[in-house]
Amino acid sequence: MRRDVFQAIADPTRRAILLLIAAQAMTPNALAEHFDTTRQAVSKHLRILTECELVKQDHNGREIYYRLEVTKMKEIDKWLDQFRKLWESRFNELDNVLLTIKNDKK
Amino acid sequence: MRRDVFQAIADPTRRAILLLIAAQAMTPNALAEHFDTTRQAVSKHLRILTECELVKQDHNGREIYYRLEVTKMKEIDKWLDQFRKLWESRFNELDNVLLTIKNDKK
DNA sequence: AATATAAGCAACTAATTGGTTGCACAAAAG
DNA sequence: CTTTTGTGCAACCAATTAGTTGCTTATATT
Repeated sequence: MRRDVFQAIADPTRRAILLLIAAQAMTPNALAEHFDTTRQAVSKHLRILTECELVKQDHNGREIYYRLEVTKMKEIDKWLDQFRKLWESRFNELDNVLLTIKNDKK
Repeated sequence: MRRDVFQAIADPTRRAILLLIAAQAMTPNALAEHFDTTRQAVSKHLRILTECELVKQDHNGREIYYRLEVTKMKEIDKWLDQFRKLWESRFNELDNVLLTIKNDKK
């Protein structure tokens, strides 16, 4: 099972779920009300999000509250870090041109 | 065609391509050498990356150099911004507990 | 104890995905 | 002008995905 964070956030419904529970932990039923699908479909998304540890469960009787696991979200941020220097540099465009020219000479 | 940035970076090969061309613009052939697949497969990935505007082409004779479009990468960063405040706050964990309790009372 | 509610799991299905091979076309090299 | 090289595109295929319906289990409610 290839459950990585990037594959998890690829689905728009899952991104919406993450946003919702970021504001407030919710049960599958409560979440399902926000979408045009069945509760089972939402449940499946939650399973995927749980498997890659983007969300955690808080059991409360027969209800299960899903909450965002912020730590895992940082993983995406960490990946972005590799590119961040590129857009923080105002010479970004120029760099690319120079690299292309250099490559041409070979 | 549902070509959004998140779906594009879901594939590990595409993420690797982005990293490679971030360092230096490259042709499909040059890129394919880095992977265990055919040139056509890489070409397909490049098409997807082009469609969602994560990469741009620089034509040079019959060669096509693909370079990273940093602007589009910022879109992911912008999405992350919605969550960033959560992990920048040291009270994050506590917040979630309080929100859950609040929800219980209803 | 009987019923209603919350949630997970399994089987099935349609659509999408990542890969392949084969072909077409344009530009460079002989 | 013919051949080689770089690339894109289409057709096909196996695997995965997102969704469905139906069932089971566990906790509340009456």
